[in-house]
Amino acid sequence: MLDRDLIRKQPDVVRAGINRKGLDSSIVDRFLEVDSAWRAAIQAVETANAESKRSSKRVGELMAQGKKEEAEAAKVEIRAQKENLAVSEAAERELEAQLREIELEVPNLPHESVPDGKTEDENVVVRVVGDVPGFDFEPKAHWDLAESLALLDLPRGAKIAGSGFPVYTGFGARLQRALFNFMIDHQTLVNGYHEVYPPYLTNRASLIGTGQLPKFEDDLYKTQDDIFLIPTAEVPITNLYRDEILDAADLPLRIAGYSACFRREAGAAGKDTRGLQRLHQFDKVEMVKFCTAETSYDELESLTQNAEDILRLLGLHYRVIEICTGDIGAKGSKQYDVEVWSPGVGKWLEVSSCSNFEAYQARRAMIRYRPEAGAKPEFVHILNGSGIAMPRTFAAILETYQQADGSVVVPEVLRGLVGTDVLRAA
RNA sequence: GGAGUGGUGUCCGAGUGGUCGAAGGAGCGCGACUGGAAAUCGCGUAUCCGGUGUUGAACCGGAUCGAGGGUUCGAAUCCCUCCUACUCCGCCA
Repeated sequence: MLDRDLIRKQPDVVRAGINRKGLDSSIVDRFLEVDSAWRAAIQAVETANAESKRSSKRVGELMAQGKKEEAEAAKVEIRAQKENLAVSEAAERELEAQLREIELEVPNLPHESVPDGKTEDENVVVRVVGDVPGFDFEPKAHWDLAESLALLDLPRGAKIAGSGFPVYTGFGARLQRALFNFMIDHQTLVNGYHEVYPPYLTNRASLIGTGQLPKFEDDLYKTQDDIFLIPTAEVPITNLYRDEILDAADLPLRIAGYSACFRREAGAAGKDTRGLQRLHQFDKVEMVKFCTAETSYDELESLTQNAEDILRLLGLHYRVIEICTGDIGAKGSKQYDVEVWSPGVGKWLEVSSCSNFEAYQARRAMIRYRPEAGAKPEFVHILNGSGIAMPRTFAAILETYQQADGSVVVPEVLRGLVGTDVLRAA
């Protein structure tokens, strides 16, 4: 959601930003049209309402003075006023609902530093880090390694739940558990995030707050109680402070949490579905920051570094991509993706997406802070990033640390938690 | 899941249809008293939306007593639905 005043006063700026993202800016004109109608309507309602309130007060006075007949006459008059009021109220409500609907769909504007581009092909590689893993044999894909080492049971996952619901078994389950312990410990104990463990289902208001709704309902798993399985812990964590005014002294707030994530992604089947590349259920540590406008771009840089830490410490080869305007999506102002190199699959796999939403989510979720006592509350800037997504990291570990005999060396930082140095076939 | 009780301003707490944005208290701010402080006394202390206007002074209008709907000329107060907290019972991990 953008500042209404910005759209009213500088519609060209808004249009230009939306156009840079390659999205349809005609929504600005729809907004302006409905907005001016709504403002006229609310004026009419408030004037009529003030009038009938005054009249009602008079009834009270007349009754108190015992002038019953005059009071009755006034009542009749008020009834007529009320009928008119009801009509203009209905019109106003309808316009307000329309305005809200449009407002929720107006995309966020890209930050000026975001590179222009139409598709992901124009994303910019910011840095490539770590050694390219070299092999004197043909590296295998993680699905083959996981099968021979009995780390995953994908067929049984498909049987009990469906395709895209992996079962981790034995040392696979243990490696998974080691990974998320390592990640959450690093982000909280080393990088100073406050740890939370969130609910896995949230209500509509929360999903509107972070921007998944109303647009992407088809991508979510929904329950009969109108609450939804979370697609990311971004939703519960960001909404922790929905409708709240934060203390300026507490900013920036940095929060991290581990959760399972559920993505229906209707229509996404068919591409990159092999192994652990694209799943309906996966695990992830998520980092969320609430800060002021002054620091949010610095916070984005450190957020990305925090995500990178995990890959660096695991000794994996990765790169950081700056997402171009055409690929950034509706919500973000600026976004970096972190991709790990998967030598067996021969691809870069996205394991983190770090975004600054500026005040876009804060406006939707009404999350503000008071710059100083007595001052008007301002919207915070909100950022989030994965720190990091588990399955693709799991895949990259197997593929990067595989040996000619099919065994996999456990990265040093995980050995204590996994309980072995090398994963071998039984 | 069943039965019951509650949800009021920063906090505590009164208020069962009429001038209530809401008594009283605490806290906080300003002032008086004091050498200074405490105590005491006086005054002031919500948020949001729209408009005029300024550029973030002021003024006008509106909304807000968990949320939404209803009854009524008029609702914090009556009715309905929902959310939520607590107590008891049942069930479960």
